[in-house]
Amino acid sequence: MRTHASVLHLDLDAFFAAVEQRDKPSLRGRPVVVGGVGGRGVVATASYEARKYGVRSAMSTREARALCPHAAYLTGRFHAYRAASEIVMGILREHSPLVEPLSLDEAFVDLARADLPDLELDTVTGFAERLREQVHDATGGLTASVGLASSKFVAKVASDLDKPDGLVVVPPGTELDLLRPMQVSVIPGVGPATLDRLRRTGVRTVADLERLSEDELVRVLGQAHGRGLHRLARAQDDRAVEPERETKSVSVEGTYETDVTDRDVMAAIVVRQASQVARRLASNGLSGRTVTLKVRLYDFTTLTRSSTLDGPTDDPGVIGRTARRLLTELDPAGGVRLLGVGVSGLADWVQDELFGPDEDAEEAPELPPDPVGAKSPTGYRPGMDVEHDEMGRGWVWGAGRGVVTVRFETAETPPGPVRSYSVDDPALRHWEPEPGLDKLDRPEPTDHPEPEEHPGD
DNA sequence: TCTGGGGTCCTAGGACCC
DNA sequence: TCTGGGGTCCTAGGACCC
Repeated sequence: MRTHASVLHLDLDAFFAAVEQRDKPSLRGRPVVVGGVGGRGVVATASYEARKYGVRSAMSTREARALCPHAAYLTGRFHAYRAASEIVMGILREHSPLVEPLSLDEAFVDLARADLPDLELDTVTGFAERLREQVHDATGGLTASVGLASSKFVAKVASDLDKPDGLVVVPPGTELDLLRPMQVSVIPGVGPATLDRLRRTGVRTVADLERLSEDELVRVLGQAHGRGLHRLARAQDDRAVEPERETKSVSVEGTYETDVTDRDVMAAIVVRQASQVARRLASNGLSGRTVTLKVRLYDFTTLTRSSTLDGPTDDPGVIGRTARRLLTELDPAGGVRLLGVGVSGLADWVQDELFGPDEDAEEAPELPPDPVGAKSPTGYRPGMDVEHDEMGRGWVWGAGRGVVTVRFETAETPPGPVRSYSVDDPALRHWEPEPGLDKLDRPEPTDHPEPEEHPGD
């Protein structure tokens, strides 16, 4: 246990939605939902305006639309999120070498290694306030909530207490006063299943949990989880902030709008996913020995089959053939809603390198065609940026049945006009701004997108 | 027309080895 | 002749997180 509140947890508020509102002035002050917009999509982030209507992360988009039909439903623009995240992580690293990102929008910082005169409450509090301002200014207005405490656990709990745009400092020694009255579900690692088991043993609050012995918890939850919760219930957490965490697995998966029943289509999907995994392995200088195929049946039961090779590989052919063989071991009669391919057992070398460095390293091989997307009529998704001659920059508001609705942004008149186009209108060539590129410095338009079906909004 | 995608960690059983 | 133990690897599934 640390003696000072030297662990900082920073969490960007409604991150994906906030980036969209920053980049598209007409969305400011309005409900925005970022996530899957298709029939099987779920909400990744809802803006605070959308949360007022009950829209939450992980909720199905269908349910969100029922609660808040007038929200803007957008697919993610991950270039933009990654760019904003890199700015924030860069700021954190300016202050301490010990920064542990948990995701694009969250990180721990160990202030014991920061450029501070001491770790007294006033000092760290002032630092956190300046940090929040710095993040706000450098990202074009994104807000962050921050928690400061003597451990990762309490810092994370604290950052959640005054969202959005808040700062909560937990003075050392007061941790249990804060935690005891709270629901056990505030503890990271207590999800629906654990909550259910704890409820059945009469535990609702952290104070209730604190009364259970370690043996009892281990009996109910198993060794690791039981011991872990026994400690966290007492605010005992001396886990270090770990700046370098190595990748353990790389995977690609997809859920299809309608269940896939054709084995040949399944095989084609899996081979394409294997190539995508191989590409990501290679671009990170990784290779792995265990190939895992994941299948989710029409009724949501999930199956995995894995196979461990003699040596690590990043070869799309090897991974693809292995995954396809694993597919033959399964009986996906009735159809599958999801297919996925992953590689684990990673090494940071490839077997070929035993024979010396590859002189003429090849280009990443072409991806096999997408057997699903190729069948449907439009590739436009809400949120996608599009070209247009006279209207300026625009983004897709709704798409489907051959018609794409575009909302335009102009500096003078946000919210801008809305126009509809037919899908083959050349003005619609879509583009995605590169990280760090101003949206007005347009890259060459990409090819006309692969078609895909979309219900219009 | 309920239920994403990319991860991490844990458990439990069987094989295999000493 | 009754079936020890421990350690490691592999596989499948499940819980959880953002």
